[in-house]
Amino acid sequence: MPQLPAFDVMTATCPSRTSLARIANKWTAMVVIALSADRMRFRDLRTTVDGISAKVLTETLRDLERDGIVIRHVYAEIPPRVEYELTALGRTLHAPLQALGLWAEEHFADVLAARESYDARQ
Amino acid sequence: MPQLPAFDVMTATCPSRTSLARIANKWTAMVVIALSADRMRFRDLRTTVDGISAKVLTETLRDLERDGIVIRHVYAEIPPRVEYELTALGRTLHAPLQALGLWAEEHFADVLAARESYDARQ
DNA sequence: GATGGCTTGTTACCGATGGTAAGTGTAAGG
DNA sequence: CCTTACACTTACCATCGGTAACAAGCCATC
Repeated sequence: MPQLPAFDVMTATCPSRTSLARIANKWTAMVVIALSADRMRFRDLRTTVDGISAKVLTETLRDLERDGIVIRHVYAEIPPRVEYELTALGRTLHAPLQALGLWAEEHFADVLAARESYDARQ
Repeated sequence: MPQLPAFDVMTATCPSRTSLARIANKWTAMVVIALSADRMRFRDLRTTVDGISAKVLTETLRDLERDGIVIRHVYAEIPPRVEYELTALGRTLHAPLQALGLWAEEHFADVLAARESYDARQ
């Protein structure tokens, strides 16, 4: 009953690969994880996604908006207020990206140990 | 009973973020997905992960080896034979990355529609 | 009325990364 | 002795990620 995937990311010319390239990205992952809790304004995203620059956050959000993963709510106020929210499509992305983030947190000790061992061998 | 994560990828200085940066990458995702089926030699990986260059594949595999996700088996033969295999740690990465690939394949039609709608608005 | 602050960006710039194309080394086969 | 096979290297260029400074518009303060 689940439709078979009509696309194959392993094929270079398959358009689904452009989609994979966008979501397989650390900034995308962190922004989507942050927004899955609640809609947020630009400034709050900058503090939640620690270390992201205004430029990169703007670009990431524009790309996610273009791909239908995020909606942008602009309020005509002074100072300006812009809120970002996951779409229904964006919410389907939460579980996979959250899993990636959790993997990084849970397995980093192993990764670190492997790195030290590797570097010692070289 | 599950240990609480001692690391937080949302913190810029947290070392787990370097780990997230590595796995949240399209080439990493495709190589791990390819290797999850079976161990493979370099040349077969190049054809399975369609479109990857020798240089990028070499770098990706070196990084994955350093992080303990892949093991490299070198056979002293002519012409050379090198096989790559997921470690136990690498196999724990399969499910999250496979989920990402499936998302890209299953939702690309939505992404494409959103893109066309966005571009028409601008 | 000039100054500075608030917020959401934009611009200029530069170093790092991703990507292509060609070359390297070794030994068997013709 | 020239080609082929394989797993890389190297040189080189384009694109991306990242920093720092500035723009716009109104308010409050000095």
